[in-house]
Amino acid sequence: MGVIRNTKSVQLVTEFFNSTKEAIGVVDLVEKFSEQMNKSTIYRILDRLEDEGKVHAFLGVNGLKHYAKCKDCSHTEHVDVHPHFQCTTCGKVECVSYEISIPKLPNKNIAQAQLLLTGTCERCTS
Amino acid sequence: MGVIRNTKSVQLVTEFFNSTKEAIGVVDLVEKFSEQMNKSTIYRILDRLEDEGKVHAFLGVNGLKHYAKCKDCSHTEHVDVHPHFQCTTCGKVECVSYEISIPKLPNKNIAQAQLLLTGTCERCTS
DNA sequence: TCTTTAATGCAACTCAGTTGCAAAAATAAA
DNA sequence: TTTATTTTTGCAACTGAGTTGCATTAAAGA
Repeated sequence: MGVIRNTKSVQLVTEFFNSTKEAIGVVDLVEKFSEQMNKSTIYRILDRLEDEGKVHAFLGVNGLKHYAKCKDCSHTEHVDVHPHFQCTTCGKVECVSYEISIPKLPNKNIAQAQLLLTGTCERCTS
Repeated sequence: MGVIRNTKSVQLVTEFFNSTKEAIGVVDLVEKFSEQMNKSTIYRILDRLEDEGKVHAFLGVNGLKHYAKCKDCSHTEHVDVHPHFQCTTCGKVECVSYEISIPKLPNKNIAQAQLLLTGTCERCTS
C-alpha cells in the first residue's frame, strides 16, 4: 500500500486527463497509448488513479468502463453523484454538472446513484 | 421477420418472467435453465422478447445485462424511464416504480436516461 | 551507489456475449 | 394428416474486455 510512483506511463495518462474534461473509454485509451504502454499497465494505472480519487470511473451505455477527471475529482473520497452523457452519434462521453436528486425508497438504503443520459450532443444535433 | 414461435424454451422463459417482478441477470438465467436449454438460446429468446416489448433490458452495476418484466412492459414500444435498484449485499435487482425527471441540457437532445440505484434492500438493511 | 519495493511487459487466461451452420421443431400449405 | 417452408435450437468455436502470475525493470529512499 505504498505511494504511487511517478513513472513515465503514469505521467502520460495523468497528462491526458488533465488536458481534457471529456470522459474516455478504457478501450480507446489502450488504443491511444498502444505505442507507449501495455494494456495491463493502463488498467492498473487507472485503478490506482481511481483509488487516489484523481479520476472517477463509470460504465458507458455498452457497459464499457470509462474514466474522467472532473472538478469533483480532487477530493479524497470521490462521491460520484453527477450524471454522464453519451452521444449516440459521435460517441463522445462527458460528465454533466448537475446534481441529481436521489429518490428515497421505503426501507431501502440507497448508497449510490448512477445516471447515464444518452442522446445527441450539440455538434450532432441537427 | 416472422412471428415468435411458441417453443418449449420460449414458454419456460416467459413463464419465469411472469412469475416474478424482480429482474434477473442473463448469467443467472443461463445457470437456472442450464438443464433445459442452451446459453445461445437464452440470449436469442431474450432478444426476441425485448424486441416484442415483453421484457426490458438494462445493465447492472457490474455491466452485466439484466432483464425484467414490469407493468410497463406490455406496451408495443417499451420506454425505459424507470430506475433500477440493485442490492449490494444480496445482489437482488428490481425495477423501481418512480418516474425520474430527465434533466434538460442546453443544445443536447436527450433521448434516454438510465438510473441505477445501489445500496441495501429491505431484507439486508439491518 | 546500493537496496528495497512498486510498476511494467508479456502471455496466458477468464468470462460475457456472439456467430455460423447443420439438425430439429413450429407453423403454414396442400 | 402429410408435406413444404421457415424459424429455433444446440453445439462448438469465436470475439473482446478485463484480469493475473511472474520475471524483469525502474522508482524512491537510505
